[in-house]
Amino acid sequence: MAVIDRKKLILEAAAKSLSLYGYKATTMDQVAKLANVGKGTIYTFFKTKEELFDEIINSLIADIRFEVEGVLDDSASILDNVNNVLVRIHEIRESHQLTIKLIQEERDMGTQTVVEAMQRVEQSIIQYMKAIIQKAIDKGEIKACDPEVAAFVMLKMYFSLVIDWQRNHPPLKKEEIAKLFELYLLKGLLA
Amino acid sequence: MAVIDRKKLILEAAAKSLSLYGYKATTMDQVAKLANVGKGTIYTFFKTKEELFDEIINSLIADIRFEVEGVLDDSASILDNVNNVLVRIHEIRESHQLTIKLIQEERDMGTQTVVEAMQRVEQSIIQYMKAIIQKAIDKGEIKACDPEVAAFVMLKMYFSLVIDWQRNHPPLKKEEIAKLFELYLLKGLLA
DNA sequence: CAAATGACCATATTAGTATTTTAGTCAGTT
DNA sequence: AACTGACTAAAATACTAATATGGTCATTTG
Repeated sequence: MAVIDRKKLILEAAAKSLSLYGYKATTMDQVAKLANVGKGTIYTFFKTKEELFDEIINSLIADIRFEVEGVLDDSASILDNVNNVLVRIHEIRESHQLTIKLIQEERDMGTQTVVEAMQRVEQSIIQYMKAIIQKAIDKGEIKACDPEVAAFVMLKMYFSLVIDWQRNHPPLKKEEIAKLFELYLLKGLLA
Repeated sequence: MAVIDRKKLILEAAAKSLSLYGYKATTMDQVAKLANVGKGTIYTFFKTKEELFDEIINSLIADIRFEVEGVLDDSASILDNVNNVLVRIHEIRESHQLTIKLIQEERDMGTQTVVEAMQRVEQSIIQYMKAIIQKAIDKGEIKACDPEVAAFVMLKMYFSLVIDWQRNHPPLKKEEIAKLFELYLLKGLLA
């Protein structure tokens, strides 16, 4: 179309700057310049810097959801589905430029807005997983349980294993983690 | 005895100061004054502030081990033992003045020395739990598995449930957490 | 005249620096 | 020989001047 979509330009510019510099180091002047737009224009679409940021996080959440849906397979077992979802999310965390930058900023500077945003992302991931688990319960594949707690436990356990474990040990291979999931969460330890 | 045990005085003073003010805000002058000792004397027993601190962390680790051994019961099930141990450790985290202060400093200021110390404490807890789990494996109570990974998973899961879960939900009761442990780790989710 | 702009402002952040504090030493005292 | 506390170099902090930033709004533009 002939009319330039300024809102889109702004969102793209902001996303780019956030990916490169993080939240704190992204200024509204910077975004305006990158988007070839007057700074005031940004404020016709977004009330504050935080609102602009939140909209980009919404896109990120949508992207992740899209990726997650891509690896879901209704005919696969719950173990495979959960595992594939978690592996995919972990891959995104490690390859997606924006995610990398935000995790870094959260860890190194503890920027409040970023901490909150990452918690929102985590919450949304738990919600997808909750739905997956609910389906498995409905199918009778696993026992009845609170699907949200189950999703929470799985996510925490997965990231403990791939991230925290490495602090003092050689990293676990993907298949090892899958085995551990099967043992601890599905089969149980009881002899 | 007639001769004053200056090393003990110093350790007590340092422990007190650490409990009250944390690592950063505890100064060697402060410790010397509290211990009624010249500052130089401290350095006849401890090479650096960090070495003094490390010795106090060693005591903390020993205290925790003592507490843990107090709740262990050879005739109880592995589930009960693990649960009791984790509950006891959590109680210590919430009631022991030094622990409270250090967790706070780790979270709020990220003092490097404190972060490392807390990791050492965590590692030592994992080691006790590893031994408990190994015993259960030997007794044939649970399946053969890497006891260190099992200990790690249990600790992470427990603290996720009592600490992280509360960020977005009402806290889980002790019995609920015990039930969750039983379900996820021992029985497994499989229908 | 609606949409867009950028100079402008109050506030927040940073850089630069003076001041204080602190870990660790060591000459002197007990 | 054991202990001390004044001392020092280095680090942390407090203070201040300079800059940068989020957000506004009178003016311009298409």
